[in-house]
Amino acid sequence: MRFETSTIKDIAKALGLSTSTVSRALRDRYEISEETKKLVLAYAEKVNYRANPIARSLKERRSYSIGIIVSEIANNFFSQVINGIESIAYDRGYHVIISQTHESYKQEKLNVEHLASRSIDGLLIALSSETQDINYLRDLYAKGLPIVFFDRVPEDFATHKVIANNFKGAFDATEHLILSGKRTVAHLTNSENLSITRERLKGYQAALAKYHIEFKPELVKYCQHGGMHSEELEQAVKELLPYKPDGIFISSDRLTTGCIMALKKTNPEIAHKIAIAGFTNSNLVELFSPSLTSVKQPAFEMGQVATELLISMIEAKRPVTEFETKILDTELVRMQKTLGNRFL
Amino acid sequence: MRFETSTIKDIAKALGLSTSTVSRALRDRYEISEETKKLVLAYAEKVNYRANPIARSLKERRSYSIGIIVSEIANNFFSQVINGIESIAYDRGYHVIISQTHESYKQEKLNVEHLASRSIDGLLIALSSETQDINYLRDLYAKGLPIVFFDRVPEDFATHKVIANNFKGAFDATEHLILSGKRTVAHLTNSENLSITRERLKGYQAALAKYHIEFKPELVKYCQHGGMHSEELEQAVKELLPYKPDGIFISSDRLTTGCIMALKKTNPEIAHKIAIAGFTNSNLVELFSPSLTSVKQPAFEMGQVATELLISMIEAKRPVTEFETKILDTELVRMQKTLGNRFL
DNA sequence: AAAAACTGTGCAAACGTTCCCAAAAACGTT
DNA sequence: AACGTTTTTGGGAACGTTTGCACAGTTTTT
Repeated sequence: MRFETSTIKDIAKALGLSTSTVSRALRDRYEISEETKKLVLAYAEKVNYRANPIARSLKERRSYSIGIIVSEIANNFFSQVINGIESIAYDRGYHVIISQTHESYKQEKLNVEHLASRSIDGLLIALSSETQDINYLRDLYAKGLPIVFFDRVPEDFATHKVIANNFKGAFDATEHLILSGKRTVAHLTNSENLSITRERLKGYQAALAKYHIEFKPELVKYCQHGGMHSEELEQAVKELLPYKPDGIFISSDRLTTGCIMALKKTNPEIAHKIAIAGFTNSNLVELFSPSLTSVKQPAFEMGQVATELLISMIEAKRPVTEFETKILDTELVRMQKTLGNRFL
Repeated sequence: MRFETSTIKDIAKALGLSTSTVSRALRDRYEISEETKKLVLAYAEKVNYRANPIARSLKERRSYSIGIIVSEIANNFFSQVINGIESIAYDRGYHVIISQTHESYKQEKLNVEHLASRSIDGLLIALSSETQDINYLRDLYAKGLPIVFFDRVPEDFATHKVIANNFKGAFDATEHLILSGKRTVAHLTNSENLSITRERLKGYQAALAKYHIEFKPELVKYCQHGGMHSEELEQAVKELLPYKPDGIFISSDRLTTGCIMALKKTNPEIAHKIAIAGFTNSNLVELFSPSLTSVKQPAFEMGQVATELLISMIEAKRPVTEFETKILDTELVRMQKTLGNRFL
């Protein structure tokens, strides 16, 4: 069951021209006379000719598509980033191919290599929480595959990167908790492998320091799998509770919702006493509670910026050697106490 | 900036064989001696040979990729379906390309045609809420593109379809509201264009009938854009409130969360008096309220089943003429009253 | 011992493009 | 009228595969 479309050859034959002429006419090359162009274009329109992108890719050795690697699309932050990516990519004539790692290094490597073999022209990637070894990316990069990192970026990789101002976002969220009277502010966070984890930890520490609150390492809990497994979260929450935190600063979308669920499940009686401030791009959290404050990342914009940088690399005539790391501001969304949480 | 990989030709030259022999050895054809196979395989491994899928696609006139059209990936139902699709597709050697319509017909048509020109081998699609004219799909189907519909399916299109038991899901949810004492149960739903809208309406009506409650058309509100615009939802809620509903059955993920937000925003004082039961695959809703009951669709499974059907069509030697419509059961998840809603 | 069958390999065409190079047509200049 | 330019077109190779066919060498059959 194959379906057939008309090709350049068909048009050439029908019009008594050569394939080269037809090809050039379709691509609007200057060498072709207006007359012939019109003829070809009209006929192409008539038979509903669509260029075969596969053949074109083979010939030109590029696919006009860019690969995206995220941990999960079912994550508001990432799906917003993807929307930003698409908004730019499609305008510039690129197609996007999305792959999910589900926070697994193995899956990440597999997906990247799969994409690379599909001859993507460039790669946009946010590393998985498991990833430590990025040599496979270095290899591809060295072979000429343009790569732009976003959100979760490696430190020692000379290419463009786009991140949120994680330090400030974390600082603001933590400060907010402190200013609302919390003194024992715990920190629930992602794998230590991630750049965002390190940066947000620093912001948390800086806020504590500003208010002369001692930093206690035991109040920081890491989740290696970024909260993909609920046991992981429940365990973290369980270990945190003995210290009687009155506030928790949480460093990711998935962890924020996961933590609330874990609290609800394991310790419903004290859950409402703990104020939470966390990174999240979900607008649903507004529904949770008056004490949940969120740090929103400019996800859509991040996708746009990253894509523009990537396309500039792809289309550069000479190898790019000057790289930038764009840092975008986050926004702290405080919940209004007044609305209450039991509006239902 | 292009990057080079070794090809069959390179291997052939290095080993003093012909490209045909190398190709056959790599594909493990019977004609090739074990000895040569080993030789080729070893060398291919050594130079890290990756077959060029583009060339293969061109030659075989298929791309080993399937297109997916959903309204939004930032929707738990669809992202779970996609995970289901991927789980099967990758196993069977297919790649997936995801496109979003954002509930726009124009976008849907554009995306489908784009995918078709990228020579996808088959299409999995859930129609946008705006879609009424599916002739463009008929054309592609007639040209030989295998299509399987899921979730939002057209009535008069002879191909495989996979849907949830929307009637029963709606019936159960509505009955649940009635059994918990609600007598004025409104229905907030999607565009009338959609199959799910019609089926769920019937389930709602049947439940009312079972308990001898009169069906009132004014208690049913349609959202043409599936809740993509918040004004749309706020308007619907506003129109519903004068009838003083004590329960609302909501027919989709996005509408459920959107409705709660609209209630919170416009009428926080009465919001908590209204019980809600809705179709949603978000596990976050568990956090909302004790009175929110959800109908969960077997999204992951739906993706799997649809993909298996699609691949069977793609790989069929002769045109398929017998089609099935698989109906999967939904699950009603009642909230436990005990946990309360202000656990935070 | 010749014919038949089988094994393993190579040649070459094809998939639908793009593009280098050359050829033809049109035009202008002397 | 002969030549040089410019404009327009065509021939054909190439991109990296797969595969039908042919062919050589080996084995089996009669």
